[in-house]
Amino acid sequence: MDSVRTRFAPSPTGYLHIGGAWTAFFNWLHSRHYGGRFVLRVEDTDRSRSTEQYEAAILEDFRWLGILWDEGPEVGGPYGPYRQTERSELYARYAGELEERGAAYPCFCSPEELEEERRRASAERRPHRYSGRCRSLSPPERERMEAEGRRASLRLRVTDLAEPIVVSDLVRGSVVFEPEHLDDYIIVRSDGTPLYNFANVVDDHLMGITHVIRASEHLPNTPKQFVMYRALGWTPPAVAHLPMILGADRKKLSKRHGDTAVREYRVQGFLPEAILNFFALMAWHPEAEKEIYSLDELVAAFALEEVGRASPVFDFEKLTWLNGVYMRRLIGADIDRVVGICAGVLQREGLLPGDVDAEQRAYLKRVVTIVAERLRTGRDIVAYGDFFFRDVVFEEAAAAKHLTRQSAPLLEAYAGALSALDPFERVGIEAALRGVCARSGAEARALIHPARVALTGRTIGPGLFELCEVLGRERSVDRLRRAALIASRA
RNA sequence: GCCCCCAUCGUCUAGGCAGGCCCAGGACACCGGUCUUUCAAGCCGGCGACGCGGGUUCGAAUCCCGCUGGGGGCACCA
Repeated sequence: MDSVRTRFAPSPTGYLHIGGAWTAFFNWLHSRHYGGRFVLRVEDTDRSRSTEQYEAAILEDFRWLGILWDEGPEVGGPYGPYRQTERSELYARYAGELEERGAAYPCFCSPEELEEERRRASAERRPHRYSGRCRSLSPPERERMEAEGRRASLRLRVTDLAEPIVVSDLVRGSVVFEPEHLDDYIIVRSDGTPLYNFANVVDDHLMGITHVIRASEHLPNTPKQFVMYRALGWTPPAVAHLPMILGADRKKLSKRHGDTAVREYRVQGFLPEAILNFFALMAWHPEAEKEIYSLDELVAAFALEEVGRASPVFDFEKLTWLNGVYMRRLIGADIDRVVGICAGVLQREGLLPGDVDAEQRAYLKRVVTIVAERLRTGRDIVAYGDFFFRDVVFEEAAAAKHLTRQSAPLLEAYAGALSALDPFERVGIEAALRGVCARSGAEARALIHPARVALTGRTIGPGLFELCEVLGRERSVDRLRRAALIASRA
């Protein structure tokens, strides 16, 4: 049996989208499961919307996710080039062949005329199909059109079809399309550039793609493409249409649903391994009562037949939870990676300079060490540890509740005790607090809570004594005194 | 308007192809409790679903039909 070859074919008109990444991942899993190859192909035939910047960004995002391609841009391969704008001769050759055989014909209708046809059909509540006006133009008629300066597009002749097109979809089963609903569609623009349904077929065939795994929005394209395969005398690949990922309103996931670019998740401090694990839980679930999977497990378990047909709603909360699971695992395994992620977040927030020196790096690492177990995403470092990197900003409710007049002398006494403490370490910091409370007959909590607010501005955060140690004597004492002053005026 | 797809807790899903092991299992979220200097994590417990109607069958979440609901597509975009 021929080796499995799958592909993902993004068009560089925006950043890599969650839905695209998910689709690509399933392609990748399928190829890996069978020891095949995964190809990346850039579909940039729409020159007006494609940019090199987006292409570069997409490749970068794939690399970040760890979805690496065996063939494609930047890595090459035996079936290149892998960018459609560099494959023009190929399309021209097959378009010419189709036209020569009469399987395709030039159409002189202008976009405006076609738009008018569609508008009328819509007004008369008829299905929108091409009228077939240029279908049987005689050679003299064609010459006349050309003399008028009209530039022809090329249409595939599909209306002759008698039997239905049956698509055997690996996830959906058999889907039947009746020929009367198909029409002659344009395969080459009047400027000579190929359209999706044409270039896609030519490339998939020439690149030896065995399995086309894509989103179900493409299902209606499949019969058109099957007609193309037939016209070219080629055997179509196996196809599988994945469901579409939906937003909370059950509409196709898009920008209006919030963060849909993979890049956004990177910026927020998500882990690629968590995202990939999460991907495996949409329209699939390898084992009934297990949520966490290694990549190897996913590769071993992947089976297109097990993929669901219903469209999942993107569950951001669950992704966040999963990321937290991976984050906590990382603390023991590779704390420096967590530090790096937090550094990125803090820099974007302007809490850390762009160039971090050795001393700042060491400090950051101590901070991360004591807050890490609370981080679900890198972004959480801001909520739990911003006060390490800037002056305290008091939360109004927290200050009102804990910086009371009774707490003022305790805070003041604690500041005094800490200023004399040496070494300035956790154990001594705690003992000092308990000592202050014992001497004034107060319970420890009567000082612990105000002290937390004094040092962090909030009621939540890492352990008080650890954070105090990391903050250092000077800042801790200053903050306690300042809070004592505020409390005394309460 | 036409074509196509889909349908289990609020959400992601297991189960459906081989009907009884499912008065439906797990996870997220939520709500209690526990631990605790706070939060988080952990642990214990709770809430919560087979869209509706017909069939087939001794028996249906599972098979069939209809309905309803949702989604996608109908470009010289991909």
